[in-house]
Amino acid sequence: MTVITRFAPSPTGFLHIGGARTALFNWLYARHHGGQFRLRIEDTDRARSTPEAMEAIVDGMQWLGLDWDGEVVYQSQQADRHAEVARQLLADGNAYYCYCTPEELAEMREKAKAEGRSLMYDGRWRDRDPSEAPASVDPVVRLKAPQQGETIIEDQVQGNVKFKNDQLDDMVLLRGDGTPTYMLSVVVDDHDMGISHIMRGDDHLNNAARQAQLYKAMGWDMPVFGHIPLIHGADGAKLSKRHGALGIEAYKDMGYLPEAIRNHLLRLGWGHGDDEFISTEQAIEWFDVDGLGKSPSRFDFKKLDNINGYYIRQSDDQTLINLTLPGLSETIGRDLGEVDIERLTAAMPALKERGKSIPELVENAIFLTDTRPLEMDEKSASAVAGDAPKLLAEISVYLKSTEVWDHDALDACVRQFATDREIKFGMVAQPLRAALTGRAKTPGIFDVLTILGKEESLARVADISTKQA
RNA sequence: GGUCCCAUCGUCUAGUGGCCUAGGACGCUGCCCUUUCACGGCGGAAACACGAGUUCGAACCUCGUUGGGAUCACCA
Repeated sequence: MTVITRFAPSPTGFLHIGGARTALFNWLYARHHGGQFRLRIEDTDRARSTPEAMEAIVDGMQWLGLDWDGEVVYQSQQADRHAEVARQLLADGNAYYCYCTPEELAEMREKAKAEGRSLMYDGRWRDRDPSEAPASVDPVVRLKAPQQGETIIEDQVQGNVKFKNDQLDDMVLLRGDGTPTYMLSVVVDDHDMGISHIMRGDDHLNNAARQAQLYKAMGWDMPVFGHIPLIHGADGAKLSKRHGALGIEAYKDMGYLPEAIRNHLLRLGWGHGDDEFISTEQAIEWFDVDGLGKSPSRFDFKKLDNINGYYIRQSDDQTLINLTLPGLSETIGRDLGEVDIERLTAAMPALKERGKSIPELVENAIFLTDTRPLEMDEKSASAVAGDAPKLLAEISVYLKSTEVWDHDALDACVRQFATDREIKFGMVAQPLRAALTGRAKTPGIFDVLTILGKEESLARVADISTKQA
């Protein structure tokens, strides 16, 4: 069987982290099995769908590197087909018109609640003669679902899940205005698109049973379901828009790399032995349902940071430079000049060893673009106090006479100075670092000297050494 | 409340009846490396929710309890 999966978000908001994981799993599953991965926008809810949200979803998918096969399907454009299916169901006696008013329905639920039953429609129009229909009500079309027996979902993740049919009411297929509901639309679209495997959040598990009844009524083959546990917020509750669920672009803005997000999401609800850092290629090779867990997981930013740091170290310098440039420019409030970019380029190999996110890279790169005289942070200020200026004046003599300005030569030079002066290496390195960068967190001192170049380095040192102690 | 799902360190997880005095990762923490910060290396604290049962033997199977979650729309 050819595997065809899909990701079917509703465009009522951004692409949030749970949706992104669902998309990733479906994408991985399709790629692993050499099948297709489709994207369908579920914009059945005309009122709540927005073009901005659709754009955000598409952008998010692209940023994550999840490419889909074929054209994007817009569910709303299939409305006629959905209605046609409803009419067929009606003609076959598998659906019926229901003339209940909203008030009646509300009353029904009140009563059910009071009696401790499920909040279900009681099927009062199921076998009622249409001649009794009130003229003032636009009827909805409901599925005539079986009332006896049970519906079993053979779920790839959850196993066999049984629902008693008397617990499932007759769901609305067509609204009073003739538009299809989600329940109808998903089933028809999944069928028409030939979707073979449906992987989605387990908040849809209950829906699956009712959808199964619809497949059955139409005589269609059922896709294979796989309901994956949800990602919860730090407090263990479902992630929702007002509950810590951020759009995927928020993660981008926070400086996370798509490969890091992918890796972290992959490990939420799926595992492959003790493997932690899993490349996308490996993920495609390994991903299958047997690695999926059944219990919900929580999103842990600390772990994401760690993973992101790993991928930053793995990234090539130019990519990182491109990502750092805009933030750096914004932070220092000016466009970057040629010299700035040269320095950033030279510094990136050292910078990326100690950054967990792009903003951190930016932060750590600021010293490169600072103009003299440098502002000192607290630690640096104390490092250049006291005898430091004198010491720096002496070391600058050594530095000045250095012919070759590279890491090894500078290393030898500064160590020679320390030896000559009979002081510990750290005693000279600390003031030097402070004078050169103004801060405590920096790349190695020889890297800093190399990156800044001889002229700038000596100038920065002179700013301190010539200051009256 | 009805229905459905879930339950191993704080978090993500490995574990599918003996290999478990429960492994890995993040985080926390001690030491080492070291010019700062990271990285890296070596250690440490930290979990099978509870109670029965099945079995020679249970984290793994069964039942119950407790706890958490999802869902019950003319939303998707």
